[in-house]
Amino acid sequence: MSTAAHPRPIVAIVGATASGKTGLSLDLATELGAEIVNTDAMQLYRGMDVATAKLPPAQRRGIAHHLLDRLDVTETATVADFQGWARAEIADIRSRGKVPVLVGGSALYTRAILDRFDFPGTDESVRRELEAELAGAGIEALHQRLVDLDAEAAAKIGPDNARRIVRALEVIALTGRPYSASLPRPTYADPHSVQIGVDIDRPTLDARIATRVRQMYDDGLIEEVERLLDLGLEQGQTARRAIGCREAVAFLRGEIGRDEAVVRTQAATRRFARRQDGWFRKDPRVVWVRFDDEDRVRRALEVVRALDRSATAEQG
RNA sequence: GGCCAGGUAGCUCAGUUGGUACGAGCGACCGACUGAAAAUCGGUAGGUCGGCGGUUCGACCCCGCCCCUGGCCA
Repeated sequence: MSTAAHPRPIVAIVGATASGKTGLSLDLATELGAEIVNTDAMQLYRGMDVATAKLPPAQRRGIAHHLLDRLDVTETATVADFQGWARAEIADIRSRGKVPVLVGGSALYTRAILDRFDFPGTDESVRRELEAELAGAGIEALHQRLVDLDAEAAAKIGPDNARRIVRALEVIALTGRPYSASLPRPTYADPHSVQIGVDIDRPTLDARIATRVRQMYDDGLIEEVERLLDLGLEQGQTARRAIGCREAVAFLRGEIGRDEAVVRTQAATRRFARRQDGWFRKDPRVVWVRFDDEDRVRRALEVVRALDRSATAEQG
């Protein structure tokens, strides 16, 4: 089955935004001779650099970075597409005998890659119909339908979550089977995987977020968003929802002042960081390393090597 | 110095013609989460209603004085 004596591990660096994932990933990749795979939904977008704190090429230390700048701002990002791209990318990196290091803050994307995770299909016309119904008949009608078809999913999703009600009905229409509204227990698709979480306390994280956001505005976030608007940002479905873009657009429309835009972006980023943290915290497989631990790179390396050893032991 | 408006949850504000604050949005905290996930949705905790006195059976709402904020006039 496995041809290599030492199957290359898959390493994922997870954690909240601004926790220091990027720095750790570069150090770790240097030590491992690894290549980096982005797992951040918004960094997929070309031209969205300041807004996503994308690492400039000059700072990549010559390490290959994959899955950045893959979409135009008008295109819709989807987890299922991403799963396919990322898995192909990872297979390719490993086939060259190198270690893929996944870095990014999109928890669902990370899980879709690492875990056994199959998405039921999607269908444009079915979805369009549902969206139209939502706009016409209203959410109560759709929810009622879900109650009739799949009471369990309806109860779990709740009567006000239009997004997920639509998706549940779409899946039922497509598969003819009930929609599982619950996440499966996490299981690595490839057992030679590890997740290293960057652990940081909230006051420090909040301070870093405040600084980073201010810096983003100073670094030309507004101008970047102006450019993206010319490229059709508003016509897209996902890119426009990026934190920073929303606020910059509101500013450009004259709805809020610059200071207000900064404050709102900071608040939204903080909330986002909380949600990210929640995802990773509840995954017992994550090995945490303190953001300010002087030995964090060595500790992370140790985690990876322990996995290599156990893999070798399994074979011997 | 005078006049006007205002001081109610961390923030922005509703509100009771005197009878225990129905508060709301945002934030905070907790949680859900399978093709928009930096999305979407749920729950919880916060208030001696600017201060002191008075009227009243009873005041956050009435009266007086004081403090603070904003505006106008001198």
